[in-house]
Amino acid sequence: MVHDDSAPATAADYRRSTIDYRLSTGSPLPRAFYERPTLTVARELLGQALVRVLPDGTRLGGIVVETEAYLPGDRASHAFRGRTARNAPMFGPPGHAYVYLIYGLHHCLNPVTEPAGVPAAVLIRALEPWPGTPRASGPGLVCRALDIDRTLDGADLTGGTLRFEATGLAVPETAIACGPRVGVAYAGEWADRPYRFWIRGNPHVSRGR
DNA sequence: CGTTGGATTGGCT
DNA sequence: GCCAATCCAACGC
Repeated sequence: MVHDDSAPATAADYRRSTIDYRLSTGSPLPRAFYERPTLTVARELLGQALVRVLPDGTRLGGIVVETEAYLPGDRASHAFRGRTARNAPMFGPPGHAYVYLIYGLHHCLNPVTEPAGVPAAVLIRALEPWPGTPRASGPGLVCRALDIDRTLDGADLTGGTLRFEATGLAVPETAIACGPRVGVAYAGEWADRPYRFWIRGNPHVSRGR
């Protein structure tokens, strides 16, 4: 079931870039946040902050406005054919990063979810960037904007230079839209499942395809 | 060991 | 709307 982006938004606040960039508690989301069903994590990451601290202390980041869930047994998931060197982080403990290179030139960031041993993750598809952070609408752009590459593959997201932080932003159910994931047409019946989530009407959500 | 194509983007038609 | 860029895992021989 696909919710229509044009439906009346009860939360008009989300129709513009009105999210206060100061929203961020500075405290990383705990591992328990990630150790839950992936669809729940994908929805609840909306409205949280993704923070990247560069070696020189620069603090880049933004509010998560678009995600995709990749579930255990999911034919669209990199882990579908079993564990490999590339997808190993997906099989590891939750709250770590799975960062991979796509099309030879773009990186994609995925917080690992579910208990260790259960391969699943959430693709971060778009952020509403803080002032000073470049636009990040699209999974490759998120990584470019925050200088994320495979040196961060496997990184612990509950501390360190790459982390998600609580904002206290309560994104109401009515402000969340969902639909099929982008670029997974090869995944048979899994392709149509509404595992992509975004903040309804937010201008930083990627166009998708 | 060679081939194929992807959880993408941006520039050109 | 179409396509090149460019790496590497997966799969077939």
